[in-house]
Amino acid sequence: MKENLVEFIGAKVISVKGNAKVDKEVLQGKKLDDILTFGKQTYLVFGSVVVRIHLLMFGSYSINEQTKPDKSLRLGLDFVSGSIYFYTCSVKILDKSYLKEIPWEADVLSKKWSLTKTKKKLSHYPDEMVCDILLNQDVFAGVGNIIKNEVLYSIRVHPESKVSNLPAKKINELIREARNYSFDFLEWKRNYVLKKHWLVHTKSVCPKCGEKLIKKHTGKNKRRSFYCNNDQILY
DNA sequence: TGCCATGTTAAACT
DNA sequence: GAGTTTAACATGGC
Repeated sequence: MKENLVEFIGAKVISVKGNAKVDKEVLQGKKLDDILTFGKQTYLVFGSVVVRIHLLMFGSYSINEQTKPDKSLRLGLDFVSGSIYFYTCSVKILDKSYLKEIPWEADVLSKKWSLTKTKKKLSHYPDEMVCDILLNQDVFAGVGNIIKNEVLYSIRVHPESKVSNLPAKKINELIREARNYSFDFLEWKRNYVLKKHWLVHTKSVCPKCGEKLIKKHTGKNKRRSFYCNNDQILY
């Protein structure tokens, strides 16, 4: 999304629309200075005011939409050069100082990402299941349920394994693969070929051994896990 | 046609 | 007050 919105950096907002229950009128007349991302959040920086967008499960956006937006429009920003419309998403207006509090190094796609810092964070959650820790946005910002399932299959770890039971080598693998797979995910997403690369997510048969995959709602938030009892070890 | 899910927050419960 | 459950958001695949 950021890659598609950067063309608006430097442009001034001429009108604001949408049903977002925020004080969105403050954006009127402001210039889009920058676009930042942290995990699944996108920050549009307008001087001292920042708009945070999260597309949740099925949010969407469009650029330079020709048809008139309907009442489902959450936030619409019109610029002289074109427009950005967001649908079915979370919108929050923040002060720019908020950006200083963001732990950028937790973002799996960030240049500031740190293996050491992530390892240190993991040590604070010894009793958590790995399926929960991968979805924890303070630790692995940007990782979601699909990436969780694929990473655990790739490193052959059962989703219900306890963090403190993982050997040090596996912890390293977990952290590295979370980042590594996320870059693959982004590239596949860019090319609209994401789904065909899934090995276990929503699948029923293990591509390695041919055994039936387990589908189970695991962890604190009972998110879907797809895994192979043969190929993934429960630590 | 109905269910459910790539996610998160906040209200409503216990 | 802490922890847990539910609702809300409202699209699209199966």
